[in-house]
Amino acid sequence: MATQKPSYWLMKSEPDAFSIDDLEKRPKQTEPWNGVRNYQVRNMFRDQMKAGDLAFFYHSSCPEPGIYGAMKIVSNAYPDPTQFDPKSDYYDGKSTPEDPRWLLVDVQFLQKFEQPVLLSTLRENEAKLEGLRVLEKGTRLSVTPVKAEHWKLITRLAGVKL
DNA sequence: GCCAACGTTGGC
DNA sequence: GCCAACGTTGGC
Repeated sequence: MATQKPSYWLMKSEPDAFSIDDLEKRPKQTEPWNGVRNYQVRNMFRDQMKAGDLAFFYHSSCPEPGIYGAMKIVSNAYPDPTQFDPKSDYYDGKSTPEDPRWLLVDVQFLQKFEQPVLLSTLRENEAKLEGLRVLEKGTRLSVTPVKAEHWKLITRLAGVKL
């Protein structure tokens, strides 16, 4: 069986709603990344993301947006249960268990960076980070792919090795 | 709070 | 299938 190389990702969350500190405190430090209601991200979950991949945890809509840590994808994509829960903010009455519209993956805390890599720092390095989706104008996707060389550079900026 | 950018919805 | 209107994202 061939060992598959991990892919790398960047996943955004508003820290007021769910932060890397929240993830660290979860049982088994694991959490279903629910609430994604965007077809492009749904398709990435379904077609590209695999258990064993690694992801940056990005805090958005906060005083200092940036990458605050790293996590591991610990499941393949499966239906997001919140879409079937009428009490959930993420309820989608047009989705059925027989034909679920929205997927999620489980993520596990790896580490919080002592030195977060802020958006401003990413911008300072944009020559080397050309093509990093989160730097591109108008990219609002909550999940974006990260190239291996960009992953490496960003972890170096954070002072860690992953 | 503003607003640019983008996604989704729905009338036609 | 077009496209205007509307909603959301997210930096500032």
